[in-house]
Amino acid sequence: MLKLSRKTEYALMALRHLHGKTTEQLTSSKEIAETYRIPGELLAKTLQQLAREGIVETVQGSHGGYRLKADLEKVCLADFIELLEGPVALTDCSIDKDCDQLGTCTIRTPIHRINDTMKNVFNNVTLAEVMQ
Amino acid sequence: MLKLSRKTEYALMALRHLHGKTTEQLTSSKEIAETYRIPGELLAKTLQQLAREGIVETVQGSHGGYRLKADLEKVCLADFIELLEGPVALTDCSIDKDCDQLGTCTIRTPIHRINDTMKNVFNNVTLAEVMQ
DNA sequence: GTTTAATCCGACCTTAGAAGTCGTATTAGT
DNA sequence: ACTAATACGACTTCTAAGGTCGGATTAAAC
Repeated sequence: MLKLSRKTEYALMALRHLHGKTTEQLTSSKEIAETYRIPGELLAKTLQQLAREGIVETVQGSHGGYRLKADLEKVCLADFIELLEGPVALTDCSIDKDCDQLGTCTIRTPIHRINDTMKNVFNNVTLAEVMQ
Repeated sequence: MLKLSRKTEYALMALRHLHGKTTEQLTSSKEIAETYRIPGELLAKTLQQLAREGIVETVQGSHGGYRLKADLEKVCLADFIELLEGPVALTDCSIDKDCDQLGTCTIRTPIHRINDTMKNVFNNVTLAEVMQ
């Protein structure tokens, strides 16, 4: 439980791969997929998503590929996960959604407290640190 | 993402409910389910599981029900979640460590570090604190 | 200008696990 | 005996994750 999705794992591995190259150098989605035995299509879509969000940069056409764009020191893991998976929260009511227990729930306050603590863990880790 | 299962949420609400009663007093699964609009059968099974694990105590037969058994100061949230949902870990390789990327994975070490930090959050919260 | 190798992207399929339901047995107080 | 509770396995339903496919676009190389 409380697992990261594979998409996030793959994304981190891809970033780590790009991180090992020069800022100019391009890497194809295929190269990464084969290196780590990741399903190619899935990784491709994930990289496209990261491109849309400005984490990586994309060059189309033959000999195209991806390279890092964002400064990994400045992106925290919490934002990265949220960008790929949506809000990080222990419960739906930590976001905004109402639940059937709205009126009667007795554990909301303590759960929110723990939720904040947990989010802080992810807020205080930068992607750069995950690359180490 | 990183959500608790409903089962865990229901279990916490149930504990909170029992926590408000005297140590002798019994409460039926039905009473709890109706109070918080939780699916009865599901809660019942969850309480049975908690009984097997020694968190609550059970009395069968007419006018039976559940009451607290464990000292909530002495059970941490991590153990509680694991007892209901299985191991708490950001990735599978934090547990049994067999994944397709075994040989090639480059993010295992940093992920394990973060995993430990996260688990500490849950290790350092007792159920008693969640009841407040 | 055709071929080739890459990104792009939506639509679809598959599967696993969560969530919930049902039926039946057992237990014990009245 | 009747009733109201737990006990528990088997089953169904639903959802989201994970993965696949097909076709479009882009640009370098030949």
